[in-house]
Amino acid sequence: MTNITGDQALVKRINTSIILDTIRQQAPVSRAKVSKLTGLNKATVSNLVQELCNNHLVQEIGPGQSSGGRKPQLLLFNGQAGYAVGVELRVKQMTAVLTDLEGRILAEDDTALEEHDVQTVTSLMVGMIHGLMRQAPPSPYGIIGIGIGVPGMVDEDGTVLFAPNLGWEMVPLQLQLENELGLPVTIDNEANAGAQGELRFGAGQDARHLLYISAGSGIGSGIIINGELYKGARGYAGESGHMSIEADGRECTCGNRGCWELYASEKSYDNKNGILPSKNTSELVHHAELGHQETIRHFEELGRYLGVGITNLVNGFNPQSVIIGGPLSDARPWIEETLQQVVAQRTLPYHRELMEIRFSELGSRSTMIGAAYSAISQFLGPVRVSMPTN
Amino acid sequence: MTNITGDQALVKRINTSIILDTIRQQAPVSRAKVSKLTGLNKATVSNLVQELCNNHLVQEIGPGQSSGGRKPQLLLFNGQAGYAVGVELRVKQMTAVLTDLEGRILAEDDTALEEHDVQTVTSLMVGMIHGLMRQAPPSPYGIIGIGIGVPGMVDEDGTVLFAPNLGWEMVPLQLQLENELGLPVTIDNEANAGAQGELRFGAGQDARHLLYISAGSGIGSGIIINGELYKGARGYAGESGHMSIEADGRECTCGNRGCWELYASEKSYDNKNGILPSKNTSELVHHAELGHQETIRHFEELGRYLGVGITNLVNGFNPQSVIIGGPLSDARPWIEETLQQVVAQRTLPYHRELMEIRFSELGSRSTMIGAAYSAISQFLGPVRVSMPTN
DNA sequence: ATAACTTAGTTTAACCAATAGACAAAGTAT
DNA sequence: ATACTTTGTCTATTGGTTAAACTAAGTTAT
Repeated sequence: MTNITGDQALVKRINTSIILDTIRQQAPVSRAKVSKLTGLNKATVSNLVQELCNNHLVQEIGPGQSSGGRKPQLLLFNGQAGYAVGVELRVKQMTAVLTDLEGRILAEDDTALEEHDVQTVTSLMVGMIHGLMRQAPPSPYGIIGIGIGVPGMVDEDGTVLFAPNLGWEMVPLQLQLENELGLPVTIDNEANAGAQGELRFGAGQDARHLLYISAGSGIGSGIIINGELYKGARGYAGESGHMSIEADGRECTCGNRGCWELYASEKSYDNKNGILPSKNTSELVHHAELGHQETIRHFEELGRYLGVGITNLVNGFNPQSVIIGGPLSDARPWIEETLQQVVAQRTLPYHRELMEIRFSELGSRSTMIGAAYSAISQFLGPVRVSMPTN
Repeated sequence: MTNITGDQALVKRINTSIILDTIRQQAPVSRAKVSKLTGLNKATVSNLVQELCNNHLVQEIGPGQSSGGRKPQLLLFNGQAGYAVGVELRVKQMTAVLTDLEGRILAEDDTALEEHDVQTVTSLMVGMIHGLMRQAPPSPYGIIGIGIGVPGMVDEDGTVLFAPNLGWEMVPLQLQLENELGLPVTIDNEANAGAQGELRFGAGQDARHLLYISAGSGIGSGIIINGELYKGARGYAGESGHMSIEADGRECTCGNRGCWELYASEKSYDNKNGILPSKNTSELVHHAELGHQETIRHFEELGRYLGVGITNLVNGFNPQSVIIGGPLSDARPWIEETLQQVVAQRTLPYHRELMEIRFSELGSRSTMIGAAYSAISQFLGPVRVSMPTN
């Protein structure tokens, strides 16, 4: 219960954060306009912008158009003040990006994964990270941190509690990587990182409450509430794939029955032995492109089940938008129609208003970019003040 | 995007709020201990406590035990500085309480409802409120506000958008009552108010992330995240009763199929024509007490379905505790065992750890008390500062 | 071209909340 | 009686925001 107390340093952090956010979102923008947008005094803005410039986080790029008086000096957020590395650990592959502070990708790398023992994976990972770090241009802050997205549950300390597809249990990944790299490391669940990626740099940039559905070998969800990732009491929120949509349906390995991901993820391929020509989504997409009827029918059914689960989440959460990502989003042409139909039919009318279902804009990169953003976010240190109205 | 900016007034509000919360929770407590608990300087605590005393929100109740030095002057939150009225509007009944600022009930009133037209209901409500207001003892602030819990969806402006069981649509209840009463009025969904009641004064007082399930004629849920009610993008979050647990199950009036509340609320009685001796929960409870086998079997099945839905919510939300309230909680002796069994079997193991399922402590009063708390909360004006770590 | 007006950004002095540290008050332990 | 503890207040200082005056640099009307 150690609350943050108020003092002048906190005030300064809050206002600096507000100003930096405003410049990031409205750039290019003048001090005067920042003052009007934020309600902060012109002098306050001038002083804090001065400091941000000294810290290389903001740059003046010269005068803009006059609107009947002195020309404004335009400000930009300096996305090149430092760089971050974002990694996505998948079952058969590991991918990573080098990004600037605005999430722009400068370099990319990937490698196949055959073994999953912790030692092999982490040393491979450290190698990739070092490789990307070397490609970062010179900058005031250099590499500011590393973010990792993993297919499993992660607790607050960055320990991977359980990642069934990797066979991992209780792996203190953050601690280990921080020791080896000497840099701040953040570990996130794959869907949570993806949600962050789409929220900040993809399809969800205007949403306060957002649901990201990552459909692949299972289904995970990332829940954004009030512009921030909701992690739950112990960090395990978002295991929506194990929501039962058939109370007495098939048994799932998790102990539940009729889990959503048995019907609406790649796990659904397992029941179609002999009917489907493959158990691999990209191969199936290829078959669908060639007009293979059974495959197309299966994707449509999968879209219907996706819609059933999304309806449940929308009715409970009332998000502003739902973003669908993960490998299965490649099958969009065949799943989208039934999905949208089911949601339109089944969702409560008031929830449907102003709610949008979109597909990922960052595609297969959303998790990496979101992981990088976790590191960036920690570096920039956001502060928010809320005055609940209830 | 009008953010709250930082200045000294904000600092003072934050610290005052922290101190008042500390006194409320730890009372009786000395200034010195508040200083230690909060990390605030002794002088700061002294000054702000002085102001709180002047505002009648805190009282000094004399010296406590010495622990080897000067005796501490003990402080109490003055729950009698003002009073609030909380109302629960049900389909066949309206109930209301007069509470002090600590949620203690001073007076209670209820009346049967036969008609549901807005005029009749509001004038009846205003009458009840006035009756309770007259019973409030003299106090520095008098009646500080009114809270109402209604069985339907409410938007941010306190307009009841849709309350099917009352036949209401787009009723600007808050506006209307504020005009008639000349006092601040807050309107909340019944389950949301219940969640607040249990969180502040009932079974959920130590939880940051909490799920309140109100099971009665339907199922509603109240979602508490970070100690605050989550209302969703437009205020409609928590319609969990319309989560499908049978993808191709019975049609629901909402447009969905297999909705949870068809199986786990009083709506389940409708499919048991001729088997159940009644369609009224309190009568059925009576039959069960007398050993009526069909009724007992039905409650057990209902408990099982409650467990199925709760499992879904727990897997997605990872709350610290789940609290079950509403009329159906009267059937606890027959539903609890199957419910707990199902949840224990089906929930993901990590979610289950440290998670508790409890029944309402405030019983049929949780909504009223929670509604009153909404008014109290607005009066005391909480402020929270968060520094997300992601 | 010149005066009047606008807009951008800085400087100045005032204000005010938190803080450290000294201090007063009131107890206990030896 | 003396030394020590703990509680709470007082005082001077620090450091942030702010309003208002001011400087800088443009546009518009006559």
